[in-house]
Order: sequence, then C-alpha cells, then structure tokens
Amino acid sequence: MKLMVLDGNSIVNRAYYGIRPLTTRDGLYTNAVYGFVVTLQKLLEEEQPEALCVTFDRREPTFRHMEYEGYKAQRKGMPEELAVQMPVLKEVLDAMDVPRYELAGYEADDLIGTISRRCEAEGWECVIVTGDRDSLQLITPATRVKLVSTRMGQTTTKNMTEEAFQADYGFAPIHMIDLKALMGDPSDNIPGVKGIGEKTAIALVQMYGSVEKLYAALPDILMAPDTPAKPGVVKKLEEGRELAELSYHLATIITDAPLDFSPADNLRRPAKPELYQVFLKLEFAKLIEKMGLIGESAPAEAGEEPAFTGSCTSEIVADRARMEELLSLWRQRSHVACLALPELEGLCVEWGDAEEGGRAAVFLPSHLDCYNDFLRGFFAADIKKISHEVKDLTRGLLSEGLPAEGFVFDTALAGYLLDATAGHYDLNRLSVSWLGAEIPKPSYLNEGAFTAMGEDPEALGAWMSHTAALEALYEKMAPRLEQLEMRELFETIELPLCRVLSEMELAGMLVDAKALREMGEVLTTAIESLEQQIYSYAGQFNINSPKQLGEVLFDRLGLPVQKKTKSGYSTSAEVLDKLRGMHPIVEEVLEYRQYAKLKSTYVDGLLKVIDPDGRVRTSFQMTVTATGRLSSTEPNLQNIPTRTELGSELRRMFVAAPGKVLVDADYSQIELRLLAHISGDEHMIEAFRSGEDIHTITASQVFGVRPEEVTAAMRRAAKAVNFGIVYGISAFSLSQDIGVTVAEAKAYMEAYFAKYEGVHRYMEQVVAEAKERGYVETLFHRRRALPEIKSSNFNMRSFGERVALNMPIQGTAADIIKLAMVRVHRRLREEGLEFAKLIMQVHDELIVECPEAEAETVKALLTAEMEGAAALSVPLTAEAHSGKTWLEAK
DNA sequence: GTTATCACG
DNA sequence: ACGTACGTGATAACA
Repeated sequence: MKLMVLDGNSIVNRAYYGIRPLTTRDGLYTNAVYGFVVTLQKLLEEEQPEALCVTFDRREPTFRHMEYEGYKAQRKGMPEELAVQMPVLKEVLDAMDVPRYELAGYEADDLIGTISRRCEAEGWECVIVTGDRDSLQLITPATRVKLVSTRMGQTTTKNMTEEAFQADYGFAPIHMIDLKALMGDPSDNIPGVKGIGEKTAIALVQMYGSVEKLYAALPDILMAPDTPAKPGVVKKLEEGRELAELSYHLATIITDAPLDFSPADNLRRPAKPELYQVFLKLEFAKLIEKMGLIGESAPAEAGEEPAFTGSCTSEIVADRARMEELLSLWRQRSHVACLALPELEGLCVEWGDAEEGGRAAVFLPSHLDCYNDFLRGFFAADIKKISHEVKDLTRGLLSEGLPAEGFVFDTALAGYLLDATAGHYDLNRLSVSWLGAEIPKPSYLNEGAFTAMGEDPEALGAWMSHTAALEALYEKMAPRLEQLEMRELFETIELPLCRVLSEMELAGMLVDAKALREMGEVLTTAIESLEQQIYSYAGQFNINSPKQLGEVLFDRLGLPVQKKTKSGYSTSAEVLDKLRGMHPIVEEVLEYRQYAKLKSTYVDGLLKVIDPDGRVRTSFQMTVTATGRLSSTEPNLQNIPTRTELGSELRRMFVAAPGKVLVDADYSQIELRLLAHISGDEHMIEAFRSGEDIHTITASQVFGVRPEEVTAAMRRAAKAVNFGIVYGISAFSLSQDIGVTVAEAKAYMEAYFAKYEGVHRYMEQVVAEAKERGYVETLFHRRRALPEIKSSNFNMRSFGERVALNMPIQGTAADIIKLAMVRVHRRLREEGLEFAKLIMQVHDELIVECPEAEAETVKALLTAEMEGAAALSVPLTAEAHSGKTWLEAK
C-alpha cells in the first residue's frame, strides 16, 4: 500500500511562481490553485497511490524555531495574490475529499515526517511530494521524496530514493541534517556555521559522516590526510560549535508530532459533487473536461432561471410556408442568434423574449426542400444575426455562392476583445466564464450524428442550448464592450474584417509549383553534399538532432561551449556564429541548417498544401495574439523568408495569375511613427516630419554629429535602440544585440533619452498607468490585461513592464492596418475593380492581386487607403510596388 | 506532448 | 541581486 503526502505550502508556492497570473472574470487570482490541481493530477497519474493527503503550515512560530533566539517571526510574508488563494485551495481539496493536516506549532515538514514514520510503522510505502530539499532527510527504504519544480507552466519531478540521494550527495539521507547544521539555510532560519558553504559542508559530511563525529575528530583533524578541513575551516568550526549544535537541532524534522493520523484514513475517495461548482466558479473549464466532472447544467440559484435551459419552444421546420413565415418574423427583430452545423448541414436559429411569451428556437435540416432558399433569405442583410466565429461561417457561405450579410455580433470575437490573453473562446468556455455554467454537451453532438436530430427532441434541445448560450453571452458582452469603449473597434474594424478575411482565405495565393519543386531539387543536392562533408569530420550522425550535433561539436571536436540549454549544449545559430573559424564544420552546419529549413518548412511544407487550382489558402486567426495582430496558419504565409538572398528566392514562387500582377504596399516605420505620436515627443515628431531616414537622424542626434557624418555603425546602433525602445529595452539586451559592452549600451540609451525626453516620459507613464489600472490599451481602445505587472516576482513583473511599453504600439499598428484592410476592400468594390482582390496581410504589408492594366490604379488606391486609415501627428506613409511575383512587387 | 531551432513583422 | 526585448507558427527530434 502506498500513501502520497504533499507539502501543500511548498507545492502551492511553486505553482504560484511558475505559472503566469490568471484571474477569473471578477478578478479572483487562480494561478496557484490551478497549478496545484494540475500538479496533483499529474502526480496521481504517475504514482497511483492508494492513499493521499496534504499538509499545510500554520503561519506562526513553531516549536522547533522558538527555542532559537535569533529566530525572528519574519517568515517571508506571502504575497497578497497568493494569500487570497489559500482558502480557495483548501476549499478545492475539501471538495476533492482529500484530507489535509495542519497543526499549531508544527511545520508542514514535521507533519510530513510524522506521517511518513506512521506509514512505515504500519507497513505502508510513503511518497513525499515537495519542492524543498529539507525533507530529503526523511528518505528510507520505505519512504521516497519526489522533488517537483514548476517552470513556465510545466511541472517536472525528480524521484529521490536512498540510492538517488547517495549518488547526488555521497552520504546517507539522514545526514542531510548534518549538512544543514553546517551550511545553514537562510530560508528556514537555520544559521549554520559562519563561513561554511555548501561545498565545504558536503565534503565534511562525506568525510566524517556527522557533525558529532566531525567535532570529535576536530582536535587532531589537521593531521588527517586529504581532509577538506583546512586551517581556516577548522577555526570557523571551532568558533561555530554552538551554532552547529543548535542548527542540528533546528534542522531535525520532528517525526512524532501529536497528530491524529492513520494511513488508512486517507484512502482515496471520489471527489464530492461540489467540486464541479467550485471549478465552475474558478473558471477551470479545461479541468472540468479533463477530469470528466459532471454536474448540474446550470447554477441552481433560487428564483433564477438558468441561463439556457429555460422555457424555450423548439421546432423543426418542415415546409416552405413555415420558413417564409419565420423569415419575415425575423426581419422585424433587432437580432436573432444562429449557429450552423459543419458544412452547413443544418442551421439553428433562436429568438424571442419574455414579452412574446418566451424564447423560441428552430432547426432547419439541410434535407429540407427549400433549404437553399432559406439560406439565401436568412443570410441577407435585412436579418440581423449574432453568431460565433463569423469569419468561418462567412467563408462557408461565400464558398457556396450564398450571401453573408447582416452579422451584428460575434461572441468569439467579443470574448477575444474582452480578454485577449484567455487563449480559447469556444462557446463552452465563454459560458463558463461569463455565465457560470457549462453548455450541456451530449456525446452525440461530438460525432456529428445530426441525422438523429429530426427525430430526437432531446438532441434538438441540447443543440438549442448552444444558441441560447449565444444569446445570453451577447446580453452580457455587448454592454461590457460599450463600457470599455470597444464598440467602435468591434463594429468598424473587427466585424467588417470577418468578411474581408474570409474572401482573402478563399482567394489564396498562386504558387509556381514547378519552380518550387526545382528549387527543392537544388536544395536537396546542396544538403546532401554538405551532409557528406560534415560526416567527413565527425562520422555519421543526425545533424538535425541538436543533441547529437552538440555531442559532435563539443564532446568529440572539443569546441568551446558558449551556452547551455535545459537539456544540454545550445547549438543555435547565435552560438555557431561565435565558433566560426574554429573548425570548418561550423560554417557547413550553419549552411546545412539554412538549406534544411528552407527545404522542410517552405519547399516541402508549401508543396503539401497547394490546392488543385495551384493556389495556397492560409487561415487567418483573429483571436490568437495578445496585441491584436492577426496570425496565419496552415500554411503560415506571414513568415515566408525575406532576410537572406537565398530565402527571398521563395518569394519568387508566389506569383500573380496570368494577366494579373501583385501589388504590394507596406507602411514605412509604422511602429516608430506611433511611438512618436503616442509619446508626443517633439524631436521624434520633427524627425518624421522632415522625411529623412529616421535611424540616421536618431544617430545624428544621439551621437551629436551632422546627419551626413553618421557612419554605418552609428546608424546600426541607433536602429537597434529604436527597436529596443519599442520592445521595452534593457541595456544588457541592447549590448547583446549590437555587440558592445553593457556600459556602452547604457550610454547610448542615456543619450537617446536625453534627446527624446518625451519618449522617456511616455515609457515611465505607460508603466505607471498599467500598474494602476492593471491593463494597457491602444489608440482604438483595444485592451490587454496585465496582471503580471503587479507580480512580486521580479521576472514576471519586468515582463509586464515591457509588455506595457510594447502593446499599445504594436496593437495600435495592428488596429490601423486592420482598418486599412476594411477600407481597401470597400474602395475596391466602390471603384468597380471587381477583379482586384486583397489576398495577403503581413502585419505592415498588404498584397492585392489585380489585372495588369489596373496596377497603377490599385497602387494609388492602396497607398491612399493605408495612409488615410489614421490621422497622426506624424505622416503615416505607405509605399506600393507591383510585379509578377511577390519578390518583384516588394 | 514538449523542446530547440528558426522563419517573419 | 535578480536575468535579459515584443508578437507569432512550423518542423524535427525525442521522451
């Protein structure tokens, strides 16, 4: 039989510091609780113990420490954001029916020690889970310690058995006490012997076995051969004898605390039903799903009608007459809610309110005779619809030649605007966070068994609950968007963009597959020949494996290690660059990497996704980035190479259709211009108004020379500083980037801030404001919550500060180009350029494919609409070029 | 499924 | 003293 005991405080601390701050919609911090539960689930999976319990500290002095005068009751106070989660965690554990133990006057360690000994006494195996190494002294043949660490949301564990401990430390676990007695532990208020550090202490314990034996040997210790006790150490030991003995006492974990405990009382029990409600409250939708929890479909609060299981008539439309009747009814309404089945295999519509005698919902199956007429009528502009993921629905409709007008709300898009870092916006999760309840989701909805819908009223009801959730979400979200001043952003940018993007996705880009294949062959030849050369130095191995490559470079060939990663040597391009010239293999590996990347990701990757008509069609994601940018997937067309000559050859593979050209227009320095505008810095505004090269002007101002005296190196440095500012710079990173000392980098920054005082003021102000409000926003009020900025963790807080600097700039640029896309799309229609189509966006760049004869018109149109998308205190400029290929048009 | 690497703005 | 720039996505290796 096996019992697993968790050091509650230790695990929750590690979860808190290892996971980015998360809050529920009303601001309850949940990251530590979440991390704790995830860790617990993982441990249960790994260990499958028969029994389980958790121990906690009481926040008061304990017996072990009270006897030590030097002890100050200053156990580092928990940060507030963690403290508020402790009662919540206990509530979760109670709901999971996991016993927890705390005892006044005893630390968690003492309880764990006591528990492990009781287990042993009753013939149980004990697994202690903690992040602290203190408990290692408790290891015995029957008791093992699992050390956990949580970094960046990932939990890793290390099993410490007697053997593993012996291998790490070179002595038996029980002498951990002796080790601590000598070296001390500031975090646990154990003084140790002054001047004895970890290295010396380990050596001493290895040699002498214990503190007692060490002091017994002390008088003639200097005679002993190979002793780690050098004269200085001996002196320190002599002076520190009392502290060593006291520390020994302090470091000894109590194993006989008066705890009412028997392993058999802790047998695992199923979670209580309350757990479901607790998780709902914490908005742990993913965990509910993963743990297979089921509960009431809506909160059972007295007098409150559940959000989407309330009275609602449902009906399956069976004939044309009824359909016509409904369409004209819906035309009178402010809006109706609709959801389509995959492939438009049916449509569910819901509307109504109390005044009209409740809500009503209908389902239109695709086998209905008049189904197509229905879709045509329903998706016309005169019926106002709210839906979920409008871009995808629009694309589906347009691809069938159907209209796709009149969308007035998208719950996924609204969910994203209201919390851009949530990551997921499926209807169920939105319902959990906004409505406090899950949507009933019977299994038959998963498998697409919709054919049963017509005959099964229960199935229909379940499906209706989705449209009901849609409506309920709309009621909550629309006022919130208004309140946060995002209605305009939503209605004039995001919603109209759905149509623009869906058309772009449908249009796709034409790829010259033949040329691409030829390029692939050239690359293959080059790769094979490089492979042979690389093998000639080091024998055969997999060059693509960073692990094997690292072994070859640093073990076999003995090149100097520059940098390590978690799992071994770093072999990144940055590292290899420093090794250039030390061995011919280095440059060949670099070249190999470049070719292999181009071949696998771009040549082979693209060939795989070319549609029968020769075009590739990306998907634009509207709800992914934290700043408001779009992203592009399957394939990603926003990272086609451009920086190297060979890579940019790939852009030659993206071509215009016969008789057409590509017109490519990009904003010039949009982010820096926005920095100038937002900060209001006079000098930077003036610099942009002058129309000269911004990096050169910056260099001339920072280095105090005339513009014509600016050298290439000066301009490069100025450019790096300009970019760095936008990213939330530090002198260290800047120095790494441009290869100067930290002091020099710091001097550049100081000169920069001296000249651009307004920028400096802005940087301080935006961070201060973010701290006060807990969020940052763009000129168009797009918002990003920033709980990190209040974190007590230095790294996390610094990250928050950098984001506070960057998001308003990157995000405003994203707003502007999105608006430009809507404007360009509209103008192309208005001008009757029906063969000209917007087909790509790459953050500050738009591509239109149009008939050759329209190239100049489109160039002018693109520049005008892009430049006119925002009025700033500096000129907003865009440049357009045209050509038969993307490379030529750039 | 995670990690290292590298492509883009 | 801390640890080191913002935002993405795809691939291959490896556990």
